[in-house]
Amino acid sequence: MQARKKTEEKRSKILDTALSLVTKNGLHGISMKMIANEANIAAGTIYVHFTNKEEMLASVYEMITLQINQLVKEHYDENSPFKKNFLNIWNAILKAYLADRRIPDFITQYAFVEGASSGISDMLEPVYQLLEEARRDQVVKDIPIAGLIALTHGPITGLVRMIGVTKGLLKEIDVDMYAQSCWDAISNKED
Amino acid sequence: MQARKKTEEKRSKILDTALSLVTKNGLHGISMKMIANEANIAAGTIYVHFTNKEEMLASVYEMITLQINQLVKEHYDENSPFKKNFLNIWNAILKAYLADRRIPDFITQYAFVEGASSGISDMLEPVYQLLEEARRDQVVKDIPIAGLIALTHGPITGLVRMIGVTKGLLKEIDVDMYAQSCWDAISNKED
Amino acid sequence: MQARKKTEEKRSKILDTALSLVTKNGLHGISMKMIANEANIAAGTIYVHFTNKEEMLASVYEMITLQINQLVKEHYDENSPFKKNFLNIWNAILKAYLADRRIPDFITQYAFVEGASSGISDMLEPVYQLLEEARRDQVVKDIPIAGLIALTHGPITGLVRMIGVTKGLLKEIDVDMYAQSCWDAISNKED
Amino acid sequence: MQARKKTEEKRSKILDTALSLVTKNGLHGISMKMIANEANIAAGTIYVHFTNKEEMLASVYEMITLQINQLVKEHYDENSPFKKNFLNIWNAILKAYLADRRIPDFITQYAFVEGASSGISDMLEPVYQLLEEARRDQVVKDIPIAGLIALTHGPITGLVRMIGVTKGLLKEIDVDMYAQSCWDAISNKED
DNA sequence: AATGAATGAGCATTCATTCAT
DNA sequence: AATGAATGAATGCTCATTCAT
Repeated sequence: MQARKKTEEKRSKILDTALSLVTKNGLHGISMKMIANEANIAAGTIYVHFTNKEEMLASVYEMITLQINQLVKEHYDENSPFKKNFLNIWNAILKAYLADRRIPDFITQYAFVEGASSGISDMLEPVYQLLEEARRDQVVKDIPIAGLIALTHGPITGLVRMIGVTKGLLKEIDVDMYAQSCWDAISNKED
Repeated sequence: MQARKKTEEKRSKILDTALSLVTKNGLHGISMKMIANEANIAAGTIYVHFTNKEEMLASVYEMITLQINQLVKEHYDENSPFKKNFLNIWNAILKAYLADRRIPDFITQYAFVEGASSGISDMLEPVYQLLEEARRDQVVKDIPIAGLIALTHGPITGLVRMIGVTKGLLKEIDVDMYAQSCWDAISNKED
Repeated sequence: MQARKKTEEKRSKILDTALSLVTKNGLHGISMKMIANEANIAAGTIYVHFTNKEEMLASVYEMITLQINQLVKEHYDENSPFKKNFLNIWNAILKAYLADRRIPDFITQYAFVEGASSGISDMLEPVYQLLEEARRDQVVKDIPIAGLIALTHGPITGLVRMIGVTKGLLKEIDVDMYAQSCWDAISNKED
Repeated sequence: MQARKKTEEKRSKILDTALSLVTKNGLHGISMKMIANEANIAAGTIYVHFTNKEEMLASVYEMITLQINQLVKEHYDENSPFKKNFLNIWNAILKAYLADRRIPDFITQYAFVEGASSGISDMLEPVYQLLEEARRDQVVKDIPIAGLIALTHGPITGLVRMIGVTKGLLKEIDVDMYAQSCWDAISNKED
């Protein structure tokens, strides 16, 4: 049990180090050696926990996905109207991205890895059903779900990236405004 | 003259081959050798036309930037209201992206290259002034220009990416709807 | 412990192989691949022991320097007069050079490496003080130490080189004579 | 005739440029392209005047050799005693080396080129006979000519090199002293 | 489980040389 | 004679992965 815990901790340490380095140096700017050094372990040790680099990066992605899935669940209230849920969830995601920019950075880059899924689909899987329902109720436009996701998630990563370039772009108060704008993009006028 | 033209052609051929391969294998999944093979030239020849890989990729980006800049210019009519210009331009960009997916793919990836600008700023530079004006006239929301760009360009790349995953997402008719949705995201309600 | 020793042995093997190849092909006529092949290791292995070619060559030089420093120390007797020490040391160096021609060959070539010191200064550092003293005592001519070194070490490398061209130039007995001649070059007549 | 002269000039320009660059960057630190750039000609043009790099460098060496040969001839007076001739010639060579350090630098490096002769032998060929005679007359020690050359030319290149390291080592007046010291190294005591 | 030396394929880049103009 | 684009072999170096300890 103790051993089991230690192993889990090392695995997490590797994933976290990898995430940090991908953000700093780009998905392909990192080597197993770099990760090992940064995590204060031997290069060979990574292969005790992961079969290869590809699987390790997929695990990083999986870790992030679970995190966002959790976030969505936490901000969903089945008794609230869709719009309120949407704004709450979008707000939470944007805040999470801003708090840990490694997340959106990794997602955007990982989307280009051969064989990886869209990068966003998995992560926002829990939202699909909600959107489906909202579309059926004509609360949002009659656009394929993937399109609705693109219209609302696209701006989020875009915004985070912009911040790196245009300092002071986002003041605390703005987060709501951007969530609202995303809503405006997909909501039916008669909302 | 003939030689001059031949030289220019070879340079273009290299850039075009690089663009295709970046899209297929990712920005870091390509080697100079691969480009040379694909372009049917010797590896060393690339260095006759570019000082190194970095400069060559920057040239690809520059080529694309000029293309989009041109597109924007062509679809702007100073006598039309801002909304109409916005919809025309967005429509044109989205269509261009769909016609040559290598463009948005390259842009998104190149944005992560060390030292490169946001990737979108350069390309949409001509739009900045238009947006500035529209904001002053309260036609669009009081959000920093970079934010307006994020809200409207973010979905475009998002959409194109989604297509790779969700086939048949975009029918001809939809383009207008997405441009309209982007507009909804930034326009003032009283529009 | 066993592993440690093996590592040290491999490092030495690389340095020795490099020294031999530099002598045979010139400082710039060798490649890392050549060294690896000759040492029966993989090319990449060299980089396990040295950060790059430059550092590896500097290590070869350092190895030689230590060897000569040691030689000087062994042939110096503080109770003997300067002339006797000089002849003994010069004799020893010349013999060492003749026994392993790779040493003077490497030194001469390494002196031209960017950023390397004169190549001789480091090696004969222990002799500087002795010469300084001898000059003060007017045992040798009033010439800057570096000049005295040039007058006495210059011929040594010259001699060794000549041997490659003019076979049979040096019989056992001659060594003393050349040491004596070097002494004649710097000693005060009234010696 | 005019064309012939122009050709000869270009050939000289190439050799001179090569000599300068070898001194600055080392024998192997230069490329044909560098030489061409520095000489303001096209890379291919060098091959109009020389069959390849090797032959071109041999031509640089030949040029220097002729220069030194000439110098020796000019400072030899058949009516003067050997010692006087020796001092004059050595003085002249040392001064020439100091005036144009490219000469000793090139010679020392070229001596290590595969297949090149000792580097010094050719150059001092005219002195061999003089030394032979002097040895027969017991004016100098009974040492093989090559040894005598080593004892007297070795210090010269050594001195020139030292100057790069120890500034101010050589004042005008010193040249005579070093020539004298070289003489002391080879002359018979009863001189 | 952990180590880190060893591997060798692969990479970006250089360079002497060729040759069509 | 002169040019300079093109070549492709060779170089120094990196890196994911293996394996004996």
